[in-house]
Amino acid sequence: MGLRLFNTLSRQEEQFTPITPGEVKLYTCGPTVYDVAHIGNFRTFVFEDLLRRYLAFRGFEITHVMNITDVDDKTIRDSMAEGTSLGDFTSAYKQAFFEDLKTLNIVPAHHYPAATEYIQPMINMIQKLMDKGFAYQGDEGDVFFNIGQYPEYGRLTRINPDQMRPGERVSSDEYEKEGIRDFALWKAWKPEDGEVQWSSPWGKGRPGWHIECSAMSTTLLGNHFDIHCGGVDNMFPHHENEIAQSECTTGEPFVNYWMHAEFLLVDGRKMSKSLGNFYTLRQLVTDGYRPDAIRWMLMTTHYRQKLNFSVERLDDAIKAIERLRGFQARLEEWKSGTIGEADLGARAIMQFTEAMDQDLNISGGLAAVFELVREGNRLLDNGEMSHQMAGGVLEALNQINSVLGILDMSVENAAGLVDETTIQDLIEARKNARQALDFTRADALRAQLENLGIELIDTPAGTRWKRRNS
RNA sequence: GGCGUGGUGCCCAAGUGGUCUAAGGGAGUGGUUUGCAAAACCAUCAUUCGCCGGUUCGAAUCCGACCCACGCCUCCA
Repeated sequence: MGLRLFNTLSRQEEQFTPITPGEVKLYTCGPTVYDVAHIGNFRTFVFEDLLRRYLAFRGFEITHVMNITDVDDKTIRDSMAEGTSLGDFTSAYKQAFFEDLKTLNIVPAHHYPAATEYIQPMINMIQKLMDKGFAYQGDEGDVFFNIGQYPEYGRLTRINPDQMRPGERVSSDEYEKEGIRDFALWKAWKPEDGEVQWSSPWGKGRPGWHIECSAMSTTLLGNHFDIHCGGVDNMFPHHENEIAQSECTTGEPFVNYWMHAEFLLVDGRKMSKSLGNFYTLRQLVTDGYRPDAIRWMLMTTHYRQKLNFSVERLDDAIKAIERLRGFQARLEEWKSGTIGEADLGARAIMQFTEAMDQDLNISGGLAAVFELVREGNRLLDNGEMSHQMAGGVLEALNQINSVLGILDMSVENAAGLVDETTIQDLIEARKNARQALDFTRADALRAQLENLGIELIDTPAGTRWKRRNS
């Protein structure tokens, strides 16, 4: 069968066939660094991470590019309001973004091109579009793409430009456009842009938003590449415009597979500052929620399904994760040096793959994992698992985790950690008390650890401990 | 006005014509195990898939109407 992915272009699942066998060129739309990214942004980035990891699991060689939009209306507006330079302003948020990616255990892209570093390729592209007659300069200096010259416009979103209702808001540049849906490739400098400007054949100014993704993706991945991802809200107009610009510039097909992550909702509604249902990753972590639980929650609802976020659901996530961790710990204790055969593990991997091959059916994939957990625990309980087999099952579990990226995450909160020596000392004291059958003292020590946020699990092999779920 | 998505047990969530009297996780209930506990295991937990009608030998899955919720058409992931 092989991997099948839902392609927005065809609106159906398709067999995934890369342009170059065994290699995948992947482009994912990144953040605009004018603020700290919110949990909805990370829904998309976590989906892209799952895709990236699964492609790797399936043996593909991947080149992954994620752009950083560090010049646009908002970054200019807010940096000016703060009185800082655009560069200083955006680099702070850029850094915060990378920290957040790390918190969520997202595998870094191979390239993070920033828009301001690709001005020249963008200008080259716009020049080509001018030369070919796909673009024109308006009376006020802005350069626009003329969608009337591109009959295929609307192919991705199946929108007929003639039927579109123009937005309520009419910006000043509407007057110089030839077509209402034409979009800006280059924006002429205005006083409110301050010092932000680059010179171009069309006068000083800055690039439009859409052109950056076209220029950066084709520069780093080639004119024609495999997969382009983003949030559903980027389908129109952003991705539609990217296709138009890119294909008109290069004369080649742009992207084979378009994949879009659905929205994250909060209380059934789109997250917005005005509704007060706005979450950022760092705030949640500061409030004591575990990053692995947040990743789990963002990841385990299928990416084309709207996801209703709530902090209550994070508790469910922790339970599920702890079940996996508990199983992993048992296997670690029981395994021997040599890894034996493990049909159980092989079967789980097969079922996991079978599910994930169907457009990343994560629910099906997890069902396979939990079936492995139940069966494995049963064998361990009944003493029917050999040490070698435990090693094999553990190996399979870890392989699956290379896709999930959960079990290798830290579960510790930033706040008030008790150091391990103290914990070990108390556990040792309790062990001695138990051996002396002094259960009163043993229970007192358990309670003491409990107060420190430590839970104990007695096993035949000794006492395991873990920090209490936050 | 145009385009689009979803409604499955108490909660989350797969499944898109027969193997579904519906996977998996959480919660609940009963039991095994345990010094106690936790974890783990076993059993139980939707004759039913928003509502109505139709197609079919057969539908959660296809078609039509309706109800409800949500999104895009504004440089929002």
